[in-house]
Amino acid sequence: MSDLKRHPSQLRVVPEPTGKVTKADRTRAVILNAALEFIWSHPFRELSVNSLMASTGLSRAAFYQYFEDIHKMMETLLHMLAEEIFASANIWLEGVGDPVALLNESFQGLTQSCYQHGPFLRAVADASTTDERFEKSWGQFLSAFDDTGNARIQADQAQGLIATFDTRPVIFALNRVNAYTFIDAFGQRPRKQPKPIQEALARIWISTLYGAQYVEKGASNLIRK
Amino acid sequence: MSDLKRHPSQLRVVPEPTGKVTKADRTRAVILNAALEFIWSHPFRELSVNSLMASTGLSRAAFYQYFEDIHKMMETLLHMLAEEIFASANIWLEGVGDPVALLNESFQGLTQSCYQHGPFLRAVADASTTDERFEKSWGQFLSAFDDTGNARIQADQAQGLIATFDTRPVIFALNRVNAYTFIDAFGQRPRKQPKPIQEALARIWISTLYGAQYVEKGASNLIRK
DNA sequence: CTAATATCTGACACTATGTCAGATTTGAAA
DNA sequence: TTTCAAATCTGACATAGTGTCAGATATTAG
Repeated sequence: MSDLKRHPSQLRVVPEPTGKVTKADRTRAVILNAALEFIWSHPFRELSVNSLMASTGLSRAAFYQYFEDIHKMMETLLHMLAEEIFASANIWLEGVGDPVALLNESFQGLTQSCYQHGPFLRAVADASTTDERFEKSWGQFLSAFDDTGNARIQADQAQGLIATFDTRPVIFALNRVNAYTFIDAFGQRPRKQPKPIQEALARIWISTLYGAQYVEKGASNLIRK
Repeated sequence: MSDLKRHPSQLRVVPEPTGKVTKADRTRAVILNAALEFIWSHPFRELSVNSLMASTGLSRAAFYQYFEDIHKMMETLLHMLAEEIFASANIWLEGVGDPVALLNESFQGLTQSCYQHGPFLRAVADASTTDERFEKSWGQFLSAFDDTGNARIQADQAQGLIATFDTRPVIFALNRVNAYTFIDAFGQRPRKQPKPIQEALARIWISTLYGAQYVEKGASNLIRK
């Protein structure tokens, strides 16, 4: 336990750095990290409480002290990923200034995060089909982008930056292209190269929203470091 | 058995109309139809050999006379759906004439098929994450569109109809937007309205490939009946 | 009608889940 | 350092699903 190697997905759970760290905090982190490690090299369908706890040295029953079931555990992990992803998305969603530049910057961070955590992102998506409650969580995660994206498009339409059309189904589709392109491209190793994917997605969004003339291959170079 | 009501998904399996119809042919069809019926109103995760065979009146063991497991059965059903979908897609993929008109016509049929069979399409996608072999089949189904779509784009680029860019990742993303927008929009009832989804997808494809000036709301009216 | 064949079934071995009473470990107060 | 109540962990059980097989039953060609 003392010399755990860095987790390849870069996502790690550490017990709250503030306040007293109980045994339970440490055990919980051990389980979550074992899950991340497992998911990095196995599909979600092979993750059982059995296989997971075997890799921790604890008994299977101990798992249920911490999580109601595997999907409740995935929910915890989804929240971690969601925070990181929202941060990148918000650059465009809530930024001010040239929207095309903001979009390019968003996609830069989004692509990096999704590439970094590809297999884990995929595991979350896979998990969403096998449990009713978690399906709802995943749906809410996706639809959060629909709502904020819709607001952004309508604001840009009001300013005359985007043509007038029925925004809801368009942002719905644009969000799905991102989610599932990332999942399919980065969800299993060997992952596809991130740059061409990023450029393709940026091309699609920019062409659809602002017009093809704003698609610039070198756009990402204009962004601060 | 004699007065089976029409299946709501419109997809039905009937024993080969040509040649002798054995008991096995009929039983096989009974099982497949029970699966379609089940899937129309339940998520794939609730489809077990248990629940399926209970609804046929046959024993659970009988299932294994016809299919290796649930995913092999889904494979059979996927092939039926794939045929119908390829037919619509080929209008654009292999048609000659105004590509924007062809694309609109493709999307008309594609949207109709996916709306019609929405819950079933979703079941197939869900099933793809829970079995290694079936995951491969679903992947091949999707990537077939990548290959033929790629050829089509490159042909249009050669004619100067589409700007020059790295085609592979763009068609990859465009195919995912269709697949997963249809699945999310039509996969669970109440399904979203098909028309706005069709128009949104057409807008995205046309803007990305041919330019926003070709996006025409009334385009689908130009198509023969 | 009959017998050979096709189809179907009950019962078994296996794997996984979630729960609980009781065993063990932890760590704060003495 | 010792103590002991609370925190944590475990083995064993009940339940549910899978895939297989020997043998029972139904079908159909002759």
